[in-house]
Amino acid sequence: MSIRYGLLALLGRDPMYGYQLRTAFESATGATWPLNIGQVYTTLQRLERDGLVTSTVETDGSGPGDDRRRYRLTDSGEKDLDRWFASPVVRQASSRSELVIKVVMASALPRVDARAVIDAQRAASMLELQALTRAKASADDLEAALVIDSVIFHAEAEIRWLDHCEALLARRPREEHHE
Amino acid sequence: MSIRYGLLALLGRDPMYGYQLRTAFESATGATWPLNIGQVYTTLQRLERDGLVTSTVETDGSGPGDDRRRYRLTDSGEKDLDRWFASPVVRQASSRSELVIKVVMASALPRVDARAVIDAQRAASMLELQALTRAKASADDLEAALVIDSVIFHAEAEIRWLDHCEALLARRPREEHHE
DNA sequence: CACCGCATGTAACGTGTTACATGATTCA
DNA sequence: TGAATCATGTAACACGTTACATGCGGTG
Repeated sequence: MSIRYGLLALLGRDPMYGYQLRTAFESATGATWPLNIGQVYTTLQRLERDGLVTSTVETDGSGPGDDRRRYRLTDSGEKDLDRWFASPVVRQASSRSELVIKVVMASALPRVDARAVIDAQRAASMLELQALTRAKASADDLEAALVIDSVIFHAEAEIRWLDHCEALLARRPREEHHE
Repeated sequence: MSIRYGLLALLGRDPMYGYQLRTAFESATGATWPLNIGQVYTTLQRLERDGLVTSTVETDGSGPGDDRRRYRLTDSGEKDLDRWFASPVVRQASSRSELVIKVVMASALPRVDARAVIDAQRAASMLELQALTRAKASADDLEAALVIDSVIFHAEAEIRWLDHCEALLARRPREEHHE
């Protein structure tokens, strides 16, 4: 869903072709989230199938990568885009956190040391946080910085949650491990 | 990946059949993340194909849902599970946040009011936070509470990020909207 | 009898990933 | 000449969702 509407939004600014869309997407998000070019094309095919964009082939014999297919929004696509902007993003059930599952399962399995799992994750997350801080320093525009900030905020939330887990699990009596 | 290893971990406690696994998974995560039963079976098929579990059919003529297929970990599956617990979860590029993309795209599109997008999302997220707080009060065990806490922490991070965005975007000069 | 719970699956589809394949041009 | 960039795609696969289908047994 994110790519679909991301591409739609970019096309709302300017008609573009697939290859340009990848560049534009990565530039808009400050290269924090690389975008696979194959997915751009398949997503564009679906968008065209659904009537949200149309494409025209432009074969002017100038430069490399000649046969370009330029995509533009349809009226229906514009409406859909506006609806997307107007509606809030819902946290999906599909966004089950692998970390949360890991910690919960670790705390329920006697043979696994939940404390070690939490400590290992915190170490990794703190390293990631340092890398993010460095990346943010070299972000060259506001949007790029905002994307990195979002990842930072969630990494911090993750670390706080790990601390929280460790505190609560340490306080738990030994017998509860099985049930 | 989360379901795959979630099921593997549950099988690490006890051999079980598919239907039981769903119940056990939802119970372990406090019903915060409902699990589709169809996915359980397809995931089990893949796990068996990959040699991480084996299954035996048990057709004792007792009760409803007779022909049960009980899954248990193989040695290979146990090793894989231990590896999973020992290695930290990495934040994937695939976890592009739809919200972040929406806000960034809104701030880059002149015809969209980024402020309105942010405000709408914050209102929705705060409502969700209230619902989560209520849900947490009725969580009946520690693991269930931890799962909800994780969602709460991330919802709070999201709201903080929205505030952060609004502050930075308000400060930005008008001309930057196009480039 | 009709519905619910137990138990197993399949099919179709959307989204995302990696990898492969094609062709032209530009630059070292 | 060979590698990088521009430009387009396809194929295979993993994971997730919804919906459909089957069959038994107990309960209202």
